[in-house]
Amino acid sequence: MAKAAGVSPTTVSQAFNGRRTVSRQTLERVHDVAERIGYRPNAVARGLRESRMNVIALVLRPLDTLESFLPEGVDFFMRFAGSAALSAMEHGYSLMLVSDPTKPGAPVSSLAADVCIVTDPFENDPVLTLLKNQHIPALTVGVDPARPGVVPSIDSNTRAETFEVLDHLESAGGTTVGLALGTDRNAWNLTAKRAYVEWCGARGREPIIYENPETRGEAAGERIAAEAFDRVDRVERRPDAIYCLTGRHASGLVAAARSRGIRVPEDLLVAAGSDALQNRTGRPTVTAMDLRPEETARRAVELAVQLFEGSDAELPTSAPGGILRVRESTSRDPVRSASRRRGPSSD
Amino acid sequence: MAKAAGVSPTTVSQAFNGRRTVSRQTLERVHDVAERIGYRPNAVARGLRESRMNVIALVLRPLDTLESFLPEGVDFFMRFAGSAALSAMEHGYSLMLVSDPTKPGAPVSSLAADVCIVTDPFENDPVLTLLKNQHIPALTVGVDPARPGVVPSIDSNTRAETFEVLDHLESAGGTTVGLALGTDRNAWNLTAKRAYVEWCGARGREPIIYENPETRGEAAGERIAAEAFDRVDRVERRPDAIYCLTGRHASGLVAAARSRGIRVPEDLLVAAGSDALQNRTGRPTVTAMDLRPEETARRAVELAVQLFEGSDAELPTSAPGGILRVRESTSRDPVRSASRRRGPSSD
DNA sequence: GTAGGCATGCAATTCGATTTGCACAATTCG
DNA sequence: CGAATTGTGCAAATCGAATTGCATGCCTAC
Repeated sequence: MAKAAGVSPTTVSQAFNGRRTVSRQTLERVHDVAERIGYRPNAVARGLRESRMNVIALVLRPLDTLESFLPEGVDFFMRFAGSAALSAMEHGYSLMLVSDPTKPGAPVSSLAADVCIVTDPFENDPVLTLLKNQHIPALTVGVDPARPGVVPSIDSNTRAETFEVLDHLESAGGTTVGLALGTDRNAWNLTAKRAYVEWCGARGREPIIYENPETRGEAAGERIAAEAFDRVDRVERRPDAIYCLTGRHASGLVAAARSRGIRVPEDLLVAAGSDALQNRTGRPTVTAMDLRPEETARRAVELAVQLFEGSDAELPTSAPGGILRVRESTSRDPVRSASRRRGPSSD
Repeated sequence: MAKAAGVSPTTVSQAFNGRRTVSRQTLERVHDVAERIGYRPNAVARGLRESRMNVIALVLRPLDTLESFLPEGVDFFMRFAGSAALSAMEHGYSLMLVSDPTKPGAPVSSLAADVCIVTDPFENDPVLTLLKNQHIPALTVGVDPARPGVVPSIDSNTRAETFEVLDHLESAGGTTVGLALGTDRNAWNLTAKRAYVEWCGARGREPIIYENPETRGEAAGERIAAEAFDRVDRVERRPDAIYCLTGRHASGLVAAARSRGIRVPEDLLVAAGSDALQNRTGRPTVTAMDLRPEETARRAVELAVQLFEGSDAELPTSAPGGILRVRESTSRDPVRSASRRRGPSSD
């Protein structure tokens, strides 16, 4: 392109990349012409030649299973993606949001990245297998439950966080604590379930588990309530506290309990494993684990860059610890609960 | 790649793309081998040849001016980006979040997309000029104030929405209505300002405008309050209602007013032009214009795809109308306000 | 005065897939 | 039986930039 304007064909390349010496005069002219006609090297051609696009791909695994996009409910992933994009830019990369590349109709661009971040991989995730075959470096956020170590990963602290929430429910007055989770076989569900069973075992209690497909969304709350409170044959196993992994299950459950005359938090304590919008805005507000997606994303991007560029700095390989946001749904203490509900007229 | 495994060099291409007839036998073998070794055409090579990557770039213009990423305050853009990503996937594209390609250190990948969406362009936005020079089709969300029509765009309905908010403040009891906005010279600020001045003119009132750099974030609320309420020389121009374009200004202002003993909504009505998290969760909750970023993003992606693929269907060229979410900050009516504040114990 | 060293620019190759043009075979028709 | 048609596969060119090898010219040194 600039060769037509200037006089040299490949000297242009040298003028920019400076692998070899170019006379000052030539260099100046090349730069002048480039500036004048607004020359930019073709990113795709360069990418082909150099085998580097400066692109980080992000596969949001759980979104694949959600048929339609429910933005109010996927708080975590939007915060994650936004922070990842900013971090990528800081490192000189663009962030590309791609769909599951193993799906039949997936665009080829899904594999056009230098390195790929996969959040919440499934058990034996085929995406990881595909990426490995294509020799695209990959890392996961949350480990593949069946194959820890296939690729580097940022370990979510699901186990520890599960204990923290369960302990909190217990100390808030819960004696029969149930667990509600999704059916996707990913690290998030599987690890939490295992931790919960262990926690129950240590206390000599029988686990009470409610499983609902992720796709069901808030409607799952109704199912949970029905199973927990409508069946007379299980009255002795009726929970007085339920830990819902997803925020949407939690808010659905609160509504379903309410419609049955079950008060939260008086009759039922509810906590969520991921802090979503509804938890902060609903009535009552719902106690939730803030997983700090922004910081997690930042670490994932740094690891991705390292993986691709091959630096050898020591990087964190686990997510930052979650922070439990205690709200009204687990606060039976009338004083605190009242002060939290005070209106704007108080100064 | 598959040529080594099979027996043909370019027959592979034909077997997949079917431009020409291939014997069934050969076709089967090619497919078998491809399946076995997990062959995928190289996206970059194909992209170079075909001049199409199946990638849509998204430049979030306002993010460039924000030094650090403040996720709690950029609600709009994350919702926009998330929805755009999903829509892109539905059309067989990936969405790439890129930084301002005119910046010196910008990665080449910023220009590797087929088409580019620019949100809230600045006046005479250099990004649009660059894209035009590079012959990358582009569209904007919100029009370049100085050059309407340089590229196709999804028109934000800022003018109409500004009137709606101002009318609402007036009918809620505001008599002296001020406007707080940012200093970026983009369509959002400029259009709202013009509409506000016009609105005041129709009522024979003098405009009261507070301008603060976007980067200042919630701290801007303190500046607004200082200017509005601390200066004794302006006591006759003291506003009893302020329309803050950004949600962060609004929540900052509410806090700053409160610290001065000014009650919201009793002494001061506050509304925000973009619905952010803080508006829904703060005390009091803040009336805000929900700009429906998800639907806007969907339309932008559809227009982008059309622009690139050259179909000729008629598409909407304006954003869906915003919805005014009336909340406590503009509700002086004690009945409504009380019912909104009722706690969870009511059934 | 010639050999060696350095500066400088160009031609040709490479990246991997797609596409065009061409060659060879088999089949059909006059 | 020769010619036209169709089926089938390969060689070569293409996309745009980067890199390697080679050639030229100029200068210094022995």
